[in-house]
Amino acid sequence: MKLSTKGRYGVAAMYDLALHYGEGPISLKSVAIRQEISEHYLEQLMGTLRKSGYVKSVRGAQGGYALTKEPSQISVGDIIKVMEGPIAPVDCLLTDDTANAYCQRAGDCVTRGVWVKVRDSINGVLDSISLADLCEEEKK
Amino acid sequence: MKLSTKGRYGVAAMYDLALHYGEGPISLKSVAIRQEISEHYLEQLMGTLRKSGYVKSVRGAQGGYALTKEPSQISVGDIIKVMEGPIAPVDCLLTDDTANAYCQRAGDCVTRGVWVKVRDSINGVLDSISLADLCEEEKK
DNA sequence: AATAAAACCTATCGCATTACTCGGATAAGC
DNA sequence: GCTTATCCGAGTAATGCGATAGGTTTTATT
Repeated sequence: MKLSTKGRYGVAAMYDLALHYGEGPISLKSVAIRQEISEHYLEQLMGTLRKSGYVKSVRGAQGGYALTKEPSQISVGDIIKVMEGPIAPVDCLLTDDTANAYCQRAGDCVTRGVWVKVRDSINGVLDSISLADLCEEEKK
Repeated sequence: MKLSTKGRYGVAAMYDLALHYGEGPISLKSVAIRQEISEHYLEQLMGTLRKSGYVKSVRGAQGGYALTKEPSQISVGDIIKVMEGPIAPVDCLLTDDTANAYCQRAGDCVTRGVWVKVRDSINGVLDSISLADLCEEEKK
């Protein structure tokens, strides 16, 4: 039950942008240095976030990235889902259908109920925390 | 955020033993067939569960495995932790210490708080469900 | 106009882990 | 002594992760 660095770095980078929200484009390089992430690797991650519409980019000198929405409107769950795909402790949860390709007896599978509860619990936590919440935390 | 098959198969096997609790040793082969798990692979998993004290084994013909405790006394969380190690969405949670080898700024790391909440949430769900609960579910 | 700073893009690659398989050794009931 | 089991250690194919490499385009600044 590990998060990959994609999710972790993604949240760290978005948190960094949230701290500088409203200051114009923030260069990827500065984010990489502050958050201690490989610059080239972070580039790929920012590409994913841009394609998903959470950040916009400005090319050329003095360019960089900025959030497309207010920090309060972006949750940690939004970021994790974009970076890692939907939360699903087991593959059989990837379709809503109880009868699916991953498990024939999904309908009457007892353990499936456990994974559903785990998934919902994780989503509940991740969706309830916004980037603005993290910025608030920082001030203390 | 995926569970490995170790955890999934481990829970499935233990649930199977719980269904047959009190019937004497259950052969690994029969568990493997019912739960659709590779017999040889399940063998390794049962070894882990045995060393952790959750099952006892009887060798030789008519041998097999049985739970060492009542199904109500073993939680899904117990099994997952033995099969997959402690729940820790990120490595920096592997030590309780806020100052640790994984992250220098653990003490004042904002995102760390998110992962702590996720971990606690997962543990809460897994620890609250016992094998007996799963058996109850089956009857419906 | 030249330069430098930045985003953008595609490919590759070592490494670790996962999910097994294989081949036996040991133990116990019949 | 045969069969049915658990026990044990090694090996292995496939996968994904976490980068690295090497470029191209775009744009502000000088």
